[in-house]
Amino acid sequence: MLDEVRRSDGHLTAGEIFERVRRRDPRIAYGTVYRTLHLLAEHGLIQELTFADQSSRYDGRVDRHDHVHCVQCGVLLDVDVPVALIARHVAAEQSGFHVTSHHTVFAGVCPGCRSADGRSFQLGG
Amino acid sequence: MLDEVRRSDGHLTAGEIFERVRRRDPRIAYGTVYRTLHLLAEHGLIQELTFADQSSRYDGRVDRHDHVHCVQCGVLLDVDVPVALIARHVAAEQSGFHVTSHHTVFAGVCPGCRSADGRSFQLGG
DNA sequence: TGGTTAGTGAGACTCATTCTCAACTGGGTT
DNA sequence: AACCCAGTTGAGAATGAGTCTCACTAACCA
Repeated sequence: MLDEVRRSDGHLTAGEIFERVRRRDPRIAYGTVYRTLHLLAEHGLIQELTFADQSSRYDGRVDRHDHVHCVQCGVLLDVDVPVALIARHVAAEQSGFHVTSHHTVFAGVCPGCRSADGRSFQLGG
Repeated sequence: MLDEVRRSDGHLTAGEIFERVRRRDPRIAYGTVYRTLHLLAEHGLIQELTFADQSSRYDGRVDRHDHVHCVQCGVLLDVDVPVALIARHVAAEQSGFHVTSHHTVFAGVCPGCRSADGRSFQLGG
């Protein structure tokens, strides 16, 4: 399962992981997939991500990184925004929390959807 | 309903909003609450937030801000991290996206839980 | 007053996730 | 090999957030 999450280029949902793992072993149960994913996430071998209006996604990258999310097609990409590390201290100071991690989601429109938008003006639809 | 979201100091879940609104009008239906919340969010009168392992929350604050989340007690607080604005450009450059918004969630332990942890050592529980 | 329309309450439904539990597995013992 | 035990699994029911449907209603208009 770890193998499947890591070999995928994107950010799989639990359902997608279930599909892929089942190709290897058709007898696997949904519950087992969830159990294993949680174990892997707990031990830091994968990262669990949650986004609005979607199900949880699992990321083979375990180093700290952020994400950009296309609000039109839903695609999700990794980005590295080291400057955000400074933000952590600001947040800790403001809140009094002991901040251990942070994650930024940038929302916007991906290049593909932007050019599609451009075409739609010309095509009139 | 807008009134209830705004008058609450925290970040209500849809369920909590439903409870509060129902106190005023016991005949209100869950579906109506969702419909209205989505309308309000769509028109920028409230903000809809989604966090891991929890249901959607609604925030009466509509200006851009970030959140700190206590991983122990689940409390959620607002923080302002203006430095993160720089991050937006970095993310846009890296991804090619037209980034329109961003939101950072800082995870950590709140002062209350930290002192509770300290006590638990002494109390042995 | 009758017709039209948008909004609502009620509750069934969907879907991701979690829970339950009997069956199974593998290791250690006799 | 037969047995025991603990941990894991498959199967599917249960849960819970959120959505959808539809008859009903209030509001507006002729």
